[in-house]
Amino acid sequence: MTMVRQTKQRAAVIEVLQASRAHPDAAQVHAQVREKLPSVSLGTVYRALDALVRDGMVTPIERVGQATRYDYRREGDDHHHAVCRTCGAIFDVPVSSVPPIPHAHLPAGFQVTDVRLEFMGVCPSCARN
Amino acid sequence: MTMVRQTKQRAAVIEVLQASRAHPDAAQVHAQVREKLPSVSLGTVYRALDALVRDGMVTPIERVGQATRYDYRREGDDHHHAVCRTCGAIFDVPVSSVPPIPHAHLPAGFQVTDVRLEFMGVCPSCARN
DNA sequence: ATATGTGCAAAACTTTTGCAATCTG
DNA sequence: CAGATTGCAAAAGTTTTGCACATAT
Repeated sequence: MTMVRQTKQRAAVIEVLQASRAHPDAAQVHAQVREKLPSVSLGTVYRALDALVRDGMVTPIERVGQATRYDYRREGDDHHHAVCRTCGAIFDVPVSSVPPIPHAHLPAGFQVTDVRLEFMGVCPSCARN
Repeated sequence: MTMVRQTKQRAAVIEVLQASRAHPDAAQVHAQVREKLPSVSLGTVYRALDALVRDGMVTPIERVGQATRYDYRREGDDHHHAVCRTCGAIFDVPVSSVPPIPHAHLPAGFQVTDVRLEFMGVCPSCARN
């Protein structure tokens, strides 16, 4: 059995993610973590994030040519995203505001683990400029 | 006014995308383009793909730590995707098989240009192994 | 003509990894 | 202790860019 250990580095990564609603990327998490634990390396942050994604505690949000951003999944706060193509801002959209999406017409035998819904567009602030 | 020119390189990129249902990445498009036009560079392929994405003729599909893949949007073949986390295969899911998704509860003034829906999971072939 | 597009190669980034040293359970 | 984890630095991989030359309009 693989054993997962609790380390201060991982605790710090989780703490940073929990404290932020900005969907930070790995470098931003790293910077924040370093404020508490200056010696933590970026590699360690990546390894911690990978583990959290694997555990389902965090969801990655990808965009072309940009660093992956990480979304902490809070209990009872399941949500989708609205992504601004201009400034990159990511807004949460509660799942409760979208009708349930049936898994119909998928390839036979395809096992869904996660449904990602993203509204791509232009945020109010960017639309104004 | 900026003028967009038609070149054989871009025509070849479009041709490759139209001919494929495999959602190729930039390197794969490049390889295919080179079969016809051996001198085309990878940089040119990236520039062509960027332009097509900007025009809305192609949709990028991102995955953590993997190359962006490109989806040619055929007239009357609007679709979402089912992505296998294990082998990376991407399956098309017709939009007609999913109920319309209301743009409710988005940030006030957010202008939606595109709705992306991805079913993440394990494909039948990978589930078997 | 002239501004856009191309090829090449180098640079910029993001993410992953090998390894010796350190920790956790 | 044994094995998981870390820091460091190098490597791998993807995407972007500067520049001189070619080309579409």
